[in-house]
Amino acid sequence: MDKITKRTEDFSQWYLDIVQHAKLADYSPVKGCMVIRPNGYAIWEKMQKVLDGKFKETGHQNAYFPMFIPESFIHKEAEHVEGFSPELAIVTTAGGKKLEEPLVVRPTSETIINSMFAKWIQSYRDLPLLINQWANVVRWEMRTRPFLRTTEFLWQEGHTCHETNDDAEEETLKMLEVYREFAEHYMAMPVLCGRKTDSEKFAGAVKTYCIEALMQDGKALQAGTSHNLGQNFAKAFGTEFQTREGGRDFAWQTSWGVSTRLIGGMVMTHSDDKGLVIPPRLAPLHVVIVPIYKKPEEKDAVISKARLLADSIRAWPSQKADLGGPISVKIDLDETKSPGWKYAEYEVQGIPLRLELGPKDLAKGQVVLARRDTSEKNFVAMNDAPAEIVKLLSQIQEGLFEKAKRFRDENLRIVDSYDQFKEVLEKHGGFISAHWDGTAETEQAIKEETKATIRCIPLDATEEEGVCIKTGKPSKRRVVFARAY
RNA sequence: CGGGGUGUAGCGCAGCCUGGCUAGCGCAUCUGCUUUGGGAGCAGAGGGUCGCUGGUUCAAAUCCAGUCACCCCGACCA
Repeated sequence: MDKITKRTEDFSQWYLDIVQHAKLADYSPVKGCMVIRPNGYAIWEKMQKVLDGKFKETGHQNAYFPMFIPESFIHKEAEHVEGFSPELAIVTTAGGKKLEEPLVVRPTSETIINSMFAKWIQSYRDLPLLINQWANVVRWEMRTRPFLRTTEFLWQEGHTCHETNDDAEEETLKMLEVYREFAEHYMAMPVLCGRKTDSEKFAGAVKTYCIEALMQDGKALQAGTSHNLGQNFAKAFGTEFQTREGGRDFAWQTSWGVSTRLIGGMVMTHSDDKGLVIPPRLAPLHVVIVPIYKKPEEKDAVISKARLLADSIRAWPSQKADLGGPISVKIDLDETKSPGWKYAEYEVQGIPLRLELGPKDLAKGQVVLARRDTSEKNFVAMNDAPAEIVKLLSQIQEGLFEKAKRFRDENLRIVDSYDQFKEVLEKHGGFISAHWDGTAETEQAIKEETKATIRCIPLDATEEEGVCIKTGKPSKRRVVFARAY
């Protein structure tokens, strides 16, 4: 197997190497699209399971809407059509005939979902309507990168309708919090929660909130968004209801989504020069047992012991580690590969723990537990192995978050002049907290000159008098800038 | 669309500048034996329209022209 490019040499190539070597994804025959391989998809399934549970807990139901949207639907909301038109894939012929109306392959589903919501909602009694959809979407981007930006990607999109603006705003923030908790607790990826500026918000939204993560190369990654749509789509599609007072009003709506981009975020947050590192709570496989033996009698003893160990590990209560189920264990019985080969392979694939079991260990009544994150080897008594594994998985999860958090905090710099801003951007990258005069013109000018964009106006930003780093005009709070993916 | 790069075995590449004899190497695959605690060793085997088209030449993977594809960097991307 070829070497993985060093992180510090070429971060972009390193990322692509990890994706390839850990067998997460492959390039597809269609340019810009991506084949998600079993290793990558298993991680997505874990993410889906956790998120879907959270959505259900918060009262949402899953549904499914068509991937083809009549072109006219896209045109009903002015900002929406303007935002998405350049990246639409459109089907004009089907069944050997030219279609009467072209079909857009959904870039997002607000329009087609509203066409149905308008039928489903008659009264305030039908509200709130809380729907989620797991789907694929297509956006014809010029430049793609596995997981981070692909022509077709998998995501979930929540779409809700409410009686009042306050209800919609509450939902928008509630789902942002679901995303924050998912990112930090499960992905061990610290995020900033904030609001997008008008020029960065979703096409058709009134307000867009987001979680922003920081990658190891100092670039930001928008990891999830939650939009308060106001009544924009409801008005465009006639999603109207009779109010408690007997009047009529348009539904107040939200939409929110996270995608397979999260997998890219996970890779760029935790992985190292040896390969992928998966946080235990997202790992499809937690422990791999590598049996070691020479003679046949050793083999029998080692393997039968390994099986017993695997059973006891699976049966061990693991609630404390919050893995979303039992500990997942695999014994690698492949006899065509040497133990050393297996060590390296599972490190590339990011399996959190490796359990080595050989004749020496049997003699001593111990096992060797090797951590993927720190490479540390722990020699523990065989009977203590299951409990020790739960403990180590928790420590790994915690350790990954702490490490990422430290990196993020060290790379969130407060800056008060434009010169300093540019210097920090060149030297370190990272998040930069600075004053901005609140105008789209200034934002645009900074972007053109430095490639840095306003990632968000943090939700916890405190009122603070200051002056815009670019124009010197007054500013009431700091915003966070960064170069971004 | 601009800049850079690459097309040679399943994968990764050398060879090209300076044309030449049977197109080579590593990994992987297959066979056999020895191995197995950090990507095993030895011996053998199979696998090729040298991206495509045309040109120059006694002779082209190599030189020339054209063409196609892919990759990377930018532009784009709420």
